[in-house]
Amino acid sequence: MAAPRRNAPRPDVAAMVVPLGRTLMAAEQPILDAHGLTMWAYAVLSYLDETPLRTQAALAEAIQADKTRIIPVLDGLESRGLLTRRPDPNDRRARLLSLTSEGRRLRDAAQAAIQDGEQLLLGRLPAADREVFLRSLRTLYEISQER
Amino acid sequence: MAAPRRNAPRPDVAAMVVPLGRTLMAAEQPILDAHGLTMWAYAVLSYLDETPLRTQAALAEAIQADKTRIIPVLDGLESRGLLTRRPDPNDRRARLLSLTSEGRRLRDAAQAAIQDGEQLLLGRLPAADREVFLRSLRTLYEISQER
DNA sequence: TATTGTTATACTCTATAACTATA
DNA sequence: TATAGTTATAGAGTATAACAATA
Repeated sequence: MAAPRRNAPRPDVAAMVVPLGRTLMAAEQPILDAHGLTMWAYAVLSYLDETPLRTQAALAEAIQADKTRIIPVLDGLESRGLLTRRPDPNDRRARLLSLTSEGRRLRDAAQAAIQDGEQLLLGRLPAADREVFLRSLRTLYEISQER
Repeated sequence: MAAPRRNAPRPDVAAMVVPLGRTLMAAEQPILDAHGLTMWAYAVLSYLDETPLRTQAALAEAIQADKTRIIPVLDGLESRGLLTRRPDPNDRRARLLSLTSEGRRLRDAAQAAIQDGEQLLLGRLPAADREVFLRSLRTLYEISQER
């Protein structure tokens, strides 16, 4: 991670990806604030869609959060009517999670604003490179999330 | 950040970059351990080269660390003979930092191992895409570090 | 006895503020 | 008085372990 050494032959990929990620997150922050969402709340809304998810543990794993960490997040989102949390009738230990239509609307609005912001950065790349970059990034991201 | 929603049109760039960065850092960890380096220590070694840097504050800013945070890191590296820290004769408040040859050797060894590891991931991309990806990443990284 | 969700607690990491030494 | 470096402390964020409910 961190800045590559001056005159280095090539910086480590991690040393470019991690700071870039930090910058992107910092740019997201005011947008999330404007929508009344924390980063973790946005991560939850971004992962859920109208299909109910069977357990909170599965959600936590999917967004790479500790299961205990998302509980206050879910509490907040539920109390604002952005998602519902109800016991699974077939296994009352588990909680079925689903977004409300209002939750979906908020997520879509936040995501649109965030992607608009990202476009400012991506727009600095030539169109052809941008395509390849996004496709490659998606590939590497998916590989990195395997397991 | 975090995992993109299932069936999302396109995931946010941040939602791919941040988890990818996390995975890369996790992959680096055992390599750093094997070289007796923490992440911050590696960041310091990676940034410094034989040219002395005029202040610790400049180093901290360059690697995006708080100036107070790197002090124990510098203490450790100095006591191991990997860098030297001497008062600037022209302004004895400042400390001139420079890598020792041993520090440079350790940094080079760690960097080679890390880049070998990264190559495993990058190798999954077609060669042409890989070139464009690395070039674009570097561009975006540099833009993101401006200011 | 194992699993889901929850709560309480401890730990790590990071930043803030106060101090020293130089200028 | 301002700046570089340092130290001590407080705060945020995170994980660990113990608990209640259900299977």
